[in-house]
Amino acid sequence: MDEETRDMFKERALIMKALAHPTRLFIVDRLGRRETCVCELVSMIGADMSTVSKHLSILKSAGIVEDEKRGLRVFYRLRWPCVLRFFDCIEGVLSAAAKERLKRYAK
Amino acid sequence: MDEETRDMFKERALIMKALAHPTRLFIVDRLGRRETCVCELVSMIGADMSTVSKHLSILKSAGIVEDEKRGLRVFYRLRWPCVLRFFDCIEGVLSAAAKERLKRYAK
DNA sequence: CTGCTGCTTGGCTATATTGCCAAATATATT
DNA sequence: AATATATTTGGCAATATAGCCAAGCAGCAG
Repeated sequence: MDEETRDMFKERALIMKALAHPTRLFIVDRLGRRETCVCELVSMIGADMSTVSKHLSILKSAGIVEDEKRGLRVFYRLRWPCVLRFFDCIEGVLSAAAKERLKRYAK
Repeated sequence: MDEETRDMFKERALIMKALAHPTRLFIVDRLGRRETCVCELVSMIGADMSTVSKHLSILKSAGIVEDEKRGLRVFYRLRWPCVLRFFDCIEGVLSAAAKERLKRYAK
């Protein structure tokens, strides 16, 4: 594998890493419905606001979300709704895993 | 967010985490073309075989790939080709990021 | 049985990620 | 100007991840 190819996969991995956390997946799912301010996300997630803010900044620097300040609040929006389609595929993987667990217990 | 929802996103994140590494994305890309033995992946990746094997076991326990032993070799296959479609979306995000970098330099 | 090949596992260190608190910043209100 | 609110940033300790080496295991050849 040459260096260019390596770099390409490293960049792709940065995007995937940004999505590879339960809280950030939740945020993406939420922002897929409508833009939301940090305060509202915090109350839904139940973590420290600083924690949520850092998750948002990870998503933002990956280019997945964008923000807009209006008054005191900062609203976040999903820039790439295509990431929502990941969920469908993932549900397939998960339901297959669940089926296999059932099979194993049946034995 | 209730515990059930939290667990759902935690499970989804496990799948995403399995994909959030350059080497594992490379493997998925490769397996999307044809099943491949560990030895061949090792020679393409250029890391220690034990390292590649561990990456494969992460993908396997996430349910993304499956393996089959034939003789001395173990062949890995992609179980969920839908993950390949992630790449298209990711390329969109990346090319937008590249465009923004260009804009910034032009200023 | 012995040795070889392909692969996996255990163990270890180096590095990265997470989440909280405290402090800093920005905008609105009084 | 002082205060309150919404958010971000710095710093730190706890935890998780990565990759190498060495050791173990399974299948085949002699």
